[in-house]
Amino acid sequence: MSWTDERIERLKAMWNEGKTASTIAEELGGVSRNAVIGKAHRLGLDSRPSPVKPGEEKSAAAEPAAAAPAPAPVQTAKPIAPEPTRVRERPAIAAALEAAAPMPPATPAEAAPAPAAASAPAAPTMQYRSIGPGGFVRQGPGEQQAPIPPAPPRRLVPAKPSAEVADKTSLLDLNDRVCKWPIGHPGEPDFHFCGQQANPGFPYCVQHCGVAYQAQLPRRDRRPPPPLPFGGPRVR
DNA sequence: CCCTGATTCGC
DNA sequence: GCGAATCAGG
Repeated sequence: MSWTDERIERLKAMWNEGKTASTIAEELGGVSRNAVIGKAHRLGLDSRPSPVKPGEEKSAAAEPAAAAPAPAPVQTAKPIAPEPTRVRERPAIAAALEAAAPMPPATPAEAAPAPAAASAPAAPTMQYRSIGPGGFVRQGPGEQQAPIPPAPPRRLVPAKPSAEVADKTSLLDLNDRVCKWPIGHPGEPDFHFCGQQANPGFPYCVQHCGVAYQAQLPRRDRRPPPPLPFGGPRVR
């Protein structure tokens, strides 16, 4: 498996959400945890709180150190708060949410506001929304849907071009500017892709990014994932 | 043991 | 560039 642009974008998004390398590897499929970590580092993604201190190595590091005791002003920086569990959300986002400032759209230029017009019953009650790394609005915990949208192939017979699909976004219409969110199932006559303008840097439009990249819930509040309609992502 | 991410290094 | 092997902390 190679690192296509889309796979790299998915890696970035999941990494920024605090997913573990193992999880990311499993979701991407075809790569190991190590591959994910290696790629993340090569991409220059933010480091995570590592269990291994970069301070000293096992090798005695026979630092001469004799000269200049270097009264290093003892770095008191304690970057990682005593959070026993994993990082679930980026602190900046959490802080923003807690601040509860009405927060006008901080995103510059209101990326792709157009597609939102037709939908969104405009919740009358003020709600705090979690903003994803690409500026999309995450779904709240209450409205999260089971993460099963990309349906697996059901048959190998490709859909024949027909009037039904004439104006839909087909596989051949995909490029990095359109939303690749699948509608329906591969093989079915009306299977197509969302086709909206993609959120820059993501494979999906703003709406579908909100579905694809959801804030993680604490484990205990997490519903066990619904049974997958097929064997599951595990390749072994 | 399990998990985690970081680093190294041969390919 | 890639990722298995290895390391080390929790």
